[in-house]
Amino acid sequence: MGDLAEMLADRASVVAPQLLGWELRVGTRAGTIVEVEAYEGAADGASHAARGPTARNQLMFGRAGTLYVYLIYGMHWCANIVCGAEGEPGAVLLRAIEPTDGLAEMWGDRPKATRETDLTSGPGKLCAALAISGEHNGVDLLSGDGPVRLLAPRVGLGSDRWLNGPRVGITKAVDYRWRFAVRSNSYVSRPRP
DNA sequence: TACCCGATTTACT
DNA sequence: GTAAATCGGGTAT
Repeated sequence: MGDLAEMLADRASVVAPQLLGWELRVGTRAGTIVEVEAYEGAADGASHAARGPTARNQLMFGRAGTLYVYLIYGMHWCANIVCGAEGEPGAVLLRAIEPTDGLAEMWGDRPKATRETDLTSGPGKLCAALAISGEHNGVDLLSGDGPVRLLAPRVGLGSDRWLNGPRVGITKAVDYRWRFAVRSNSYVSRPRP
């Protein structure tokens, strides 16, 4: 899918809103991406890559289209899509999807969820619902036949269909409004931007 | 080798 | 609204 590779070649803050509306699929489970956040390089203090490459964040410096999965707070997995030019760190954190397929399996891995809108409305929830974990770190999304796949929307999301606001849970570079979410979508995590 | 703390979720007051 | 759960990476001894 050359289209995807071309889209991911840009910097994270430009790629992020373009990922809204794409389908994220893991086996029989899938959903539409409705919320993301962009993380870039040295100028972005909130980014894992802000202080240069390390064993953990090295994927952010690598080839666009790679999945970067890390553990947060010792218990939740978060999934990012690496983007930007090789050597230029950048990634888009997947914060929420609207589930479309494999709902029963998602409920099985999200036993504490009480409503369908709680199933995937957060970066950790989304990974649990799709059964994404550290074993998926480094997966290639461009090949099209890996365990995690991205499928283009039939028609792209117009700029009037999404909102942006400050990123969640960070203490540095709080002035960047690099959280992007589909407007009026109830599967977006709270607080709504 | 130690210590600190985070791109979160959930339970409980 | 607030705090606990839980652990590996990053920075400092």
